[in-house]
Amino acid sequence: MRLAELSERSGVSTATIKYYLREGLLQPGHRVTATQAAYGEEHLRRLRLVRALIQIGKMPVAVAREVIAAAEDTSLDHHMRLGAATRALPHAPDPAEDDEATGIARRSVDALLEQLGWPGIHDEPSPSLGTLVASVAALVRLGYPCDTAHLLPYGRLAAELAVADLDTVEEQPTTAGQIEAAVALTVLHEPVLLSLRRLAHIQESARRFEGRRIPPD
Amino acid sequence: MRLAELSERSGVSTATIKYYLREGLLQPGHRVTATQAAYGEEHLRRLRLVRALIQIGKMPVAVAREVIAAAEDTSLDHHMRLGAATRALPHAPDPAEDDEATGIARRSVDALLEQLGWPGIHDEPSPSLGTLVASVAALVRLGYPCDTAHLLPYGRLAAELAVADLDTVEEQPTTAGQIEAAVALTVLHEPVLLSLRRLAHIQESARRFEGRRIPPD
DNA sequence: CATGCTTGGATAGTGCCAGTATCCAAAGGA
DNA sequence: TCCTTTGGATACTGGCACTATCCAAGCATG
Repeated sequence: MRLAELSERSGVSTATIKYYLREGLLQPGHRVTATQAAYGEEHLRRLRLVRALIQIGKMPVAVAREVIAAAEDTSLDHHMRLGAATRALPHAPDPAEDDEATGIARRSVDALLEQLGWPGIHDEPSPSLGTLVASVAALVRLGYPCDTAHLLPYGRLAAELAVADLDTVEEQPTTAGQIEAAVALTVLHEPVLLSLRRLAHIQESARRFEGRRIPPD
Repeated sequence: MRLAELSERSGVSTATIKYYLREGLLQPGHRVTATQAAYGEEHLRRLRLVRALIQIGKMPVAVAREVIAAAEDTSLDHHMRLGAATRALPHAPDPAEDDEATGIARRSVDALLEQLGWPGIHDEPSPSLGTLVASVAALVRLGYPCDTAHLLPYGRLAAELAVADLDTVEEQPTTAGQIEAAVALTVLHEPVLLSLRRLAHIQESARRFEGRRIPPD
């Protein structure tokens, strides 16, 4: 198929596809003549993945390139490839280390990981840990409770989700499919989870507060 | 305190504070003379909230203004204020309605909400529903399973989280505090949850795949 | 009081990012 | 043959979150 058809079937403008080609998010098509190239189903699939990562996953273009490159690095084993892809994902900047709230947050998080029984997080450091500490530090600074008791439900539920996710990953027949699934599901289940949580907030808020007038305090 | 001190205590540059004042994210300080203004503790707190929403919550500045304005709209009741604030939060653009994947996604989501027993979602439509459908549609397009069986664990866990969150909200003594807590916790628990999920992925992936070489397929 | 530094408000400018538009020579179709 | 289409290279655009500059009005010091 030619570029124009790839554009039509994916719903992405030719100009944007050319941009993604320039940025290395898509393999160049197979050159047929000096001015024509052919694209296959795998280009279409890749393009859909890229679009999903960027539009749904809100990922910068450069990051999407890194994530895809890591997922395709065949020099690593299964687990490492997942790790490399995860590490390329967008993260909050590392928390300011000299900050008081950061110190409290770090101790809270350490206690939490201890209780969850997640070993080896510190051996194989992930930027997710930095994001976690930075987020907890922001909560601390605003005075919201961030002790282990409050965080533990989040950790337990996260562990349940991880099991469900990796079950889905293992449904994929090929290794390449499993890696792609891991990346896609890590990223695309995030908005699913967050919007379900917000809908659940609405449900629960209606149950508790519906019609309650605001007291003048 | 003067602007310079507010800057020092919050770690935000004076130029950025001036920018937030211009954008209406912060109340102007109390004017002391023609060229000097005084800020109080409530300005510091508000500034920390704004920074958290923008930096940790990755929220555009204009959206943060809307969210805060909605949270402070005293003409609404408790539940409506939460809803208004939630509705102002960033969301994916609404899914293309003429798309095949969107149709499948919408039916999946409807079935899910049915099973979860969440009534009234369609009476009081939230942009979160659009985000949910758009995300599921992206998964459908890539061929990943999105039937109710796969989505239900996410929904159940989201409901559990909502209960825990609103428990924390109700710990706040004042109504204004509860609304602010609802906004702050909705937004700031998101990165907490997502980074815990990614850390859990690493744990679970290590357990299942550690050291497994990639078969050549 | 004079003088020089600081303060806060207004205005304009910067850098980055994700596309978008234009141009062009070579191909393909009527 | 002639006119449209194609894909690649290049330059431009608009939005966003700051950031730098300017300025007149304080304040601090001798």
